[in-house]
Amino acid sequence: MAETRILIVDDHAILRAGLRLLLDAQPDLAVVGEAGDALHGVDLARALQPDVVLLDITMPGQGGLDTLPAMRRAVPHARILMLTMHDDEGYLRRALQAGAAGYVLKKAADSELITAVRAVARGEVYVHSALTRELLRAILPDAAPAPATDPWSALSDRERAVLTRVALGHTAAEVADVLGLSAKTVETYRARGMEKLGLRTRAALVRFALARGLLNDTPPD
Amino acid sequence: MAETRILIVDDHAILRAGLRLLLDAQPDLAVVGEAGDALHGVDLARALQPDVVLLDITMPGQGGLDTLPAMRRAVPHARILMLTMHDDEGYLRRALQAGAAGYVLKKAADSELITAVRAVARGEVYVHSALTRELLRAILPDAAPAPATDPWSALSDRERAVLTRVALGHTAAEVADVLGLSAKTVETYRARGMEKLGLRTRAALVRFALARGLLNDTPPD
DNA sequence: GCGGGCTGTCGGGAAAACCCCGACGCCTTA
DNA sequence: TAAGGCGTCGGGGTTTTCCCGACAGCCCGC
Repeated sequence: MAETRILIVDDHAILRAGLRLLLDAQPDLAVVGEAGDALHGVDLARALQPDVVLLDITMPGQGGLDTLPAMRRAVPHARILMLTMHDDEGYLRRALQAGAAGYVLKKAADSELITAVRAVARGEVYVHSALTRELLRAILPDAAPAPATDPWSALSDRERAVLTRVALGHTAAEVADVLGLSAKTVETYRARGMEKLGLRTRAALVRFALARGLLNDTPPD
Repeated sequence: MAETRILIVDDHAILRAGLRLLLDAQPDLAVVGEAGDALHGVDLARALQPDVVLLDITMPGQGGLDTLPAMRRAVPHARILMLTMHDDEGYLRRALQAGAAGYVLKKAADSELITAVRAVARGEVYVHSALTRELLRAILPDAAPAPATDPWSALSDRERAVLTRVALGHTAAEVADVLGLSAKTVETYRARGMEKLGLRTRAALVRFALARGLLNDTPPD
């Protein structure tokens, strides 16, 4: 079997160089390209049609998560391995849902990275060992009782809209204003939502929102 | 002249491996040790007495900036080169004030890193080119006014401690509790800090904090 | 088809938090 | 020594939250 052809997309040039040296030292692996940002990454992927794409989750401009769909369209047959600093189950879940083939922490050992590349190249799904438990919980739900889902998605639209804004520090009156509601109504959504999430203080709400990256996007209506 | 002996302190194993490969490929450079956190880094430095220490600024637990003094005591003759993702002049200034010999961004090219290592080994001070202007302003300040500083670093310690916690959604009473103060005092810090930052609402404070990534680390005391 | 749960919407009233103002002692710096 | 920054607190009025209750749709199952 031919070498596994790899494309690296990461904004840190030093890390890219390190990865290239590391991977090229393996007889079965070959780095065929590097990109420093998401846009060039997708272009290069389209041109090179690599077998595996190493994609950094956090990059200036468009992050890796947002790039995933475009990357899959550019190289439909490629396996995409997310490279990240975040050992966060929220990121993991979103990455896998978006079609990533694996998830490796930057703090992992180099041997683990090589293992991961080979695994996804074989068509397997690779997830950093410390996160495997989360993976199982996220993968099984179709068969097992599905209600153990993310409590966040169990909220109503209004509740989500209000909670993200409150987590961002907006006051009930402000939220009421942008949503065109009474402050009292907003209060009800906040209370119900926090109740459903089992959160008692605003600080807990903020932590919850941070952990899910809810504060990076524009809040939903 | 003998090889320059290098110690790498960074929590990302992959990056360490990459740096080692990169640097060991140079005939005049030799990586003599690696550490994944600050404490082991200082111990190793004491034992190995390297010529140059590559020190990551952001690490779990004790960060590189806080480690600098201990590192200098451990290896007084060594030159310490800060390695970081942050192209932030505040970090740069603090690093140089604390006695770092150089400051390189992780997004820099590998050739630049090698240049930087050789420069500091020769006794020079190396700063990433994009930050040189800032460096000059920081070094010259006695002559020229350097008021364009990051407003965040212009705050007092108490103000920073309080503001990050408030941005995390904690109430004044809660913050007062963990800091061992009166809620009124906490209120004063919050007000003064927000005044200095030109922020009027908590939401603006949260956005400010998010933009600076202040909500990812443990708040300072 | 009817009770019941979920959602969307609001209000009252007490409690808590916040905001503005002022104050005092301790330092450092000019 | 005067000035200004910092750390510390309180008073008092205003705002916001918090806890309770309310009511009208809607859909769902029995």
